[in-house]
Amino acid sequence: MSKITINVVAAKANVSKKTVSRVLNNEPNVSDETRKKVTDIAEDLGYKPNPLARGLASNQSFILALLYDNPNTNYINNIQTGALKICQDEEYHLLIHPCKASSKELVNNVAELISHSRLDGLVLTPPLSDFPELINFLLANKTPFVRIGATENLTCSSAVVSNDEQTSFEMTQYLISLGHTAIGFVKGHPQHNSAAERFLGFQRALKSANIKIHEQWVQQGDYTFNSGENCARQILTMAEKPSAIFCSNDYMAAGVLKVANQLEISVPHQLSVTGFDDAPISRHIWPTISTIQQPVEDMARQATELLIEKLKITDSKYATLSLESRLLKRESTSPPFKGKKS
Amino acid sequence: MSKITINVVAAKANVSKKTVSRVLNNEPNVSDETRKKVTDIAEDLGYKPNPLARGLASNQSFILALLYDNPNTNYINNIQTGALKICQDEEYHLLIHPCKASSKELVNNVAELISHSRLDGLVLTPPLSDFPELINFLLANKTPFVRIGATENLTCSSAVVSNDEQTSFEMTQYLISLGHTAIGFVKGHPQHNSAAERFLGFQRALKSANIKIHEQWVQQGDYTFNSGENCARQILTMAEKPSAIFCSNDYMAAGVLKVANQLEISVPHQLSVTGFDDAPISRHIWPTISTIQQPVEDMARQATELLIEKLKITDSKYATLSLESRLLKRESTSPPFKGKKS
DNA sequence: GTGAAAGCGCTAACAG
DNA sequence: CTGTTAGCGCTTTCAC
Repeated sequence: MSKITINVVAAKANVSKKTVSRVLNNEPNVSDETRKKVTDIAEDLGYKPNPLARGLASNQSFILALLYDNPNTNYINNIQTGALKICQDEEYHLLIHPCKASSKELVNNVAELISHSRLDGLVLTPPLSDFPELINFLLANKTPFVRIGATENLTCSSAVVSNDEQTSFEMTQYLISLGHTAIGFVKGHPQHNSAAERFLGFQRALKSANIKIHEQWVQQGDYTFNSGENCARQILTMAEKPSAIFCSNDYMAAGVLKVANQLEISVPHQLSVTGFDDAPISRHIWPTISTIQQPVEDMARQATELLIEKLKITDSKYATLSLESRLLKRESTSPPFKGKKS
Repeated sequence: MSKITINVVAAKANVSKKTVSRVLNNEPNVSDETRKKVTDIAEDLGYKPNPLARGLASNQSFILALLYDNPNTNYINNIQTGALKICQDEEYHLLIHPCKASSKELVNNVAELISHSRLDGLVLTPPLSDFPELINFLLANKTPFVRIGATENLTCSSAVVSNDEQTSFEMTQYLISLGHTAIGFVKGHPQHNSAAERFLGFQRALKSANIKIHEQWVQQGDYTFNSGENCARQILTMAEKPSAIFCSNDYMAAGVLKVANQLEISVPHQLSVTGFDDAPISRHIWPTISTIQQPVEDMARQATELLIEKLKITDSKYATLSLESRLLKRESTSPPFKGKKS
């Protein structure tokens, strides 16, 4: 039976339970000899400290929560996987907590979660990473947290970011290098700061190549497939069309592809399309979509690591880690087509 | 500060803490008057029972885990959402635990999880729901669990199932009703019992319509997009081709669509294609895929409910709930084309 | 270096 | 219907 408590380990080892506790928690002031003896006996007995008792006594729960409001299940899955890996290593529990950024109740809802679950810390994902009300509440409440993909206020917590502006700049440069000058843009969800960043990078690349933005070719999407379709219908039914469309994510790019197909505009011959995120659909659809791959799982891993570190060492400094993305050139991009459809 | 413990509630209410405890847990033997007084005061103070203390004292953790080994992130997301809803209502925590069904370590890994996290119960999803080693271990270990989409041994635990055999039968009937008699089939992952069920329903429908199965048109996939492509390449390069292909899920159907496009076989004019699961890609790809929609979130909700019920009432009976699926007719299916391509 | 005592916040098992 | 006494398994505090 799993009635192996610290007491039985202590008894078998002929030491006090405090000593066992010290060994378990890697505290100093235990002789190497004692430490080894206790370790061995604990191992032998298959002793597992009871997290509840531990938590009750030390006023911790060893529970973290992952907050998200994101319909991109693939992204969330990667985030979860990354966070989970560290949690398992560090013997933390991870609670997942989908929530609604648009809800007025968001802060209350999170407050409720924190107090009910006695959370030790939070991992925030976009767009929650940049929600002032939430951030301010957590700061005021002194709840430790770490942010993934944050763009603002980078000194108030640890964060792991991906520099979408720069990546977007490079993607745009790639299109320009192919020879495109008439480039449309489908914006992402206005609540996501990544959407703004991606647009900024796009603008900067055009400017530095001395290409003027054609405002009508810039449409507001919201990261969904449907919004991609709608924007594409706007752009591709104009008399003057761009030769390329930069979409702020792959779902929207897929929507653009669908509309292009309906309008019998051949991709990439008559129209180049790019996405962002390397979602599965970018590989499954045809033509496959040129896109940006971000180390999402890694970002979550490192973020969670930063959080736990902060939990262990209260006075550690906040860190901001920036991870590199990769440009994946696939079938949806080519030099612009001159002349008639072949 | 959240130093509001049961003691302060008891003091304010002028009762013993045991009475407060009784009220909190809805135990009998408290006068309505006392109950109301305690409830009000607790509310006033914003008192939240400490789950750790509660767990330690009552030898429960109020933690459930959701086990899965499934690359379909949309499915997993729905399952999570459903399970989470009940957990929040019932004040349970939900741990997510991706694992590898193929690993020899699976049982050890789960055993480790159970003992480390002091789990109260488990929610199993396919293909884990039908893993004898795992089931036997949990049974032997007396760990409560519930299964989603189980097909075997339905009396050893509660389960929520979806009768894929029947649904698959109906989908096949639909194809037959359109006039198809030359129907191919792409099987799902051999480790998933759903794959076998879906094939059985297909076979039964053909048999009852007196249509012989053309063995070469039956290919073994594994629920991935790539496997769909491979199977399609087999089937669609034969001299004699079917006029319809039933794919055991939407990803494989999407793969088939891609290959059909490459081979310039027009869907649905020259080939009807059906999927299963109503994955997002079935709506995003063109033509949109006729498929089966299962109430996945609901299944998870009800399963979790059954588990928690069992936890509360130890001697409650095991239940098996069967939920209905829906056939969604979309663009990828039509009567078979007679004559030349238009 | 080690241990004894106290207590985290709650529920169990009884007694009244 | 209500209260008392223990004690869950661990960490904390402080003494040795």
